Amino acid sequence: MAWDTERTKRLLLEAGAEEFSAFGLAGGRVDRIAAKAGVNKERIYQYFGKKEAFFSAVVESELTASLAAVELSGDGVSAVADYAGRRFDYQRTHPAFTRLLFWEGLELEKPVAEETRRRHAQTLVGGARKATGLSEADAQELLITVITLVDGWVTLQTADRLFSPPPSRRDDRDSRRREFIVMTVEAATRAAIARSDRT
Amino acid sequence: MAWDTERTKRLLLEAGAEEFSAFGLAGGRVDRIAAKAGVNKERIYQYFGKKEAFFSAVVESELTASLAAVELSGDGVSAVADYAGRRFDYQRTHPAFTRLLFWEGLELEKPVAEETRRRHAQTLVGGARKATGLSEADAQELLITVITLVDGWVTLQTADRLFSPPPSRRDDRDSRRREFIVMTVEAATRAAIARSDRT
DNA sequence: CGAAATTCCAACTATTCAGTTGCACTCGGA
DNA sequence: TCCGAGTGCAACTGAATAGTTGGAATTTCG
Repeated sequence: MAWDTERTKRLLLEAGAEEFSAFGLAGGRVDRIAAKAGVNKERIYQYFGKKEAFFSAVVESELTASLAAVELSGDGVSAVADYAGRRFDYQRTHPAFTRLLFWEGLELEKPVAEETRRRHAQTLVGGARKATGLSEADAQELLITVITLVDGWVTLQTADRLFSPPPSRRDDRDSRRREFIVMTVEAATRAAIARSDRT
Repeated sequence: MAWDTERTKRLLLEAGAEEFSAFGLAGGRVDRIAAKAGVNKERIYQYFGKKEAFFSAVVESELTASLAAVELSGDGVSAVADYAGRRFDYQRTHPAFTRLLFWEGLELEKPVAEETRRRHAQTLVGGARKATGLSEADAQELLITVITLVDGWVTLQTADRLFSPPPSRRDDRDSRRREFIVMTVEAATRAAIARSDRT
């Protein structure tokens, strides 16, 4: 049978995403990744270099997919709130990805794919300004707020359990949370606009 | 000279907080902690048990200090917003602690000191309800929102750098962020009240 | 004082794990 | 059909690293 090195790489990246998402860079085991992928671990070193470089490759690969998946468009306050809602949904269907982002933030000195992400951030800020008329600085703050609220949810679910005693049906909990976040983002957007109008 | 086992324990907990805050449970090194504390590592095992148990002890010790440091009191919308602001300040002066919380969320199955924290959460929810008149469910959501916004800041500063190109003076950046968070929390509180009034 | 218990440490062990090597197999081109 | 480059793997290596041990110094208490 012919070799399919692209498939091998894909299997490794997928297994890596799963492993690193669960255990992080320091806690993730190269042997386990190779086993999960059904591939010899030497392939990892051949294709991606050392463990940390492989980790970055995994993050970057997941990142590429996510940036394309959710965009900010439309006009008015609800454009930003909608973005928050859709980002929430993405995060819900790809929890592994969001965890990866947190590991990255905690374990890596420098962010992965810095330039690509900076450009993407610029696009988002542009979209938010167009939708709301906010200043650049305010639009930045607003988007950081959205990202924090939405992505923080994954990691802080532990904390959530301390607030709501009965771990009710996951879907119910999620949709309640989604609603509150969208409401918060909308309120924050209006407040920011009002504040900048006052000057 | 006389022995001072309490001091030894304290030194270990402090060194542990520093190490685990930087590298997490999987990445933290027992040898390094012992060296930092200037104590033999065998003491760790004698006093706290295995590495993971020691990690929990570290988190719990930091937690105890933090829960006492910031409380929610007063009346009206600004009581909640003030709480957010003060929690932000605490988090800024104790960044190691907040990072520990994230490591805990990512690396541990169950939260440390669950009962203590649950009680503390209940107190907070009570304070928020008293200040705002919100329902229990809404007060919970609101507080989760505050915690996410404030604590998420530590880990997502990496992401922040992608939004604001010049890494301007840290203090400026922080106070701008603080202001926006307080504004957001205030707006969210008002929105939640308005929403519940409508029914 | 002197025995028992406690604190402390240097050195040790056993294991785990990132990264490597040597070799066999497959492919594409000349 | 032969050669060189690329792919794949089992077994290996060397360095960390969590956890232990035996014994010396110190304290406590009869």
